[in-house]
Amino acid sequence: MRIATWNVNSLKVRLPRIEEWLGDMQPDVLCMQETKVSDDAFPALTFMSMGYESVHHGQGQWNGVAILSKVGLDDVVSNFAVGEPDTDARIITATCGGLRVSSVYVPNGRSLEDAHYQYKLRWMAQLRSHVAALSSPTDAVVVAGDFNICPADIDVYDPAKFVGATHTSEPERAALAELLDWGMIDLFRTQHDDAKLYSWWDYRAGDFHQGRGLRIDLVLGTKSVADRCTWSVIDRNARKGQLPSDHAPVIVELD
DNA sequence: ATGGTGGCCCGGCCA
Repeated sequence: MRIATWNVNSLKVRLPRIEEWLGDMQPDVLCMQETKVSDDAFPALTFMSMGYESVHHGQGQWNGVAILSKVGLDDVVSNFAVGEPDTDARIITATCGGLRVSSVYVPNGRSLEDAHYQYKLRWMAQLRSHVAALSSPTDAVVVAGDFNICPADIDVYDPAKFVGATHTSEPERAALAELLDWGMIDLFRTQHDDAKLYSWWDYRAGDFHQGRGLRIDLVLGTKSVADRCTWSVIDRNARKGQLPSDHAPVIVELD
């Protein structure tokens, strides 16, 4: 089974690229983030014509998450399963091919002093509660999406530039570690111990072509999932060419 | 170099 996650940064603008990419890569499951469309405007028929069932949790011009699947799409949970619902559309969960899959768009945080940063930390805690409420560490669980957190300095093109900034701060990494401690494993990193490879590059200042990126898009899996994982890639080709998203898809293959 | 680009939808906000 092939599972992918991709922050598409506007489904409206990106749909031609997404269709092309789905045809090329043929993932069984695709988690998307930042669709930036309402549920009414979600192009479910386009995906259906390509063999995918789909579910979407959107709010219009900002945020929005979706799951596409060729291997079943059941027991859908929009938003958090426990606690206060998020007013932003940032998480949707479904069972696909025996996996409990969540597509997540973690808040950016903006800056360490911003209220949005505290929202990000609370959001990560609620994500752990959500996963723990719906599943156990011995289940086959996948949490995939844009975490807006670099797990370690190896995931940052220049860690010195991010001292005092979001995405690399200790509290953010601790919040991610809480989720890993519950029983999740960073599948790309288990396949590539020391690779300096990134999934996001700022549109500005030629960052992509200069190699100034971050690895913030993650596919996390419980141990039974990690044991099935045979390879993982970040498809940086999808960041090239006409009208690319600022994120590249991350793909994992499971036996 | 505190800039730059690209999405929202048409004036700034968000990333």
